[in-house]
Amino acid sequence: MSAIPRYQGEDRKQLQNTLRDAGFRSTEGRLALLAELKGSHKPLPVESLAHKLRAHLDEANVYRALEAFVRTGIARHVDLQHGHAHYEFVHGDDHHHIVCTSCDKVEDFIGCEYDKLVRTAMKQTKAFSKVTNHSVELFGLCNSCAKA
Amino acid sequence: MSAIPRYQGEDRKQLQNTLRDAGFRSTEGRLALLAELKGSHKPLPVESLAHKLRAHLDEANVYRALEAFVRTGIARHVDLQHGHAHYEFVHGDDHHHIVCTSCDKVEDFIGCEYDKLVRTAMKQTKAFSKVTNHSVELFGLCNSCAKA
DNA sequence: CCACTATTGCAAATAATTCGCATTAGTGTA
DNA sequence: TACACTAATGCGAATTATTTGCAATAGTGG
Repeated sequence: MSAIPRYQGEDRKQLQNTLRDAGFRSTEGRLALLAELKGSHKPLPVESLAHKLRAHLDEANVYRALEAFVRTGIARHVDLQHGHAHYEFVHGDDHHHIVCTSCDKVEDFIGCEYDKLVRTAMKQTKAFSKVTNHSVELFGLCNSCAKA
Repeated sequence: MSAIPRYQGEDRKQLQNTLRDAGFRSTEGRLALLAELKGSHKPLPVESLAHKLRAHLDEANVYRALEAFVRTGIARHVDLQHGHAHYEFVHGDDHHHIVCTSCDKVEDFIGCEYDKLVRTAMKQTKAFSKVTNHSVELFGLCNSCAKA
């Protein structure tokens, strides 16, 4: 009867605080989910999260937790045009993605000039006055796929 | 036994050419689909397209046709974060969308500074050298939802 | 330690999208 | 205009993605 291992990273306390500050309880499941998200350098699909976390959280609850995380700004939904949602931890850096449409390579970049973008858009609409969120993605072929 | 009406807009010939130029046959179904897309000022969900076109094209074939349209650049896939895909006709203007996260209002805006965006991203990656596509969307509350 | 309720597991429902295959209907050519 | 070739279609079923219900479990504050 081996116990389910707890998440043991050195930042366990930090992750717990992140959860509590957002108004959640610090459960093993959400802690593990948050650790996965935070430890990844690219947005992750629900399926892969659910698979890695199967000892901690079942798929339906991965969806529920992710929805909650997005609602409070801990995580962000990303559309990589793969036919299913991807999620990533929100660091403070407002980065965006460049995605290979052939393999699944993803890299980050910064510099979407958000403020300017919002100002530009605001000049053109009468129906909106506040932007809370944005998405910017570039799609192309990575160098290795471009050769093939 | 009333026949299924053909699409009769004055640009029927033009739409036919669009299809043929892209290498497709000019069928009633795809003609009607293209007319719907072209006539809409906002991206449309598959469900609504399939419903409007039910006399011409069933849902599975709406998906097939849209996929083909996207592949050749006639149409574009748009993610409005509504949980299902939206599609729009590709006019030449490289516009983007500002979306109300409460109701489903969508407006267009132009000016994402695409070239600059690509240059910025290219400076930061070694793995990519060509961008074929991009998406830029802003999310917020429209004025009427902001009040409520 | 207790009470309260957020979170979870599990199973089932619903929504979104894709696939298989026999049939139909554009298109180019004779 | 007729014919052959194959893209496009209808329809049903399969798959994949996501949501929901509910009883049981486990954090949290007192």
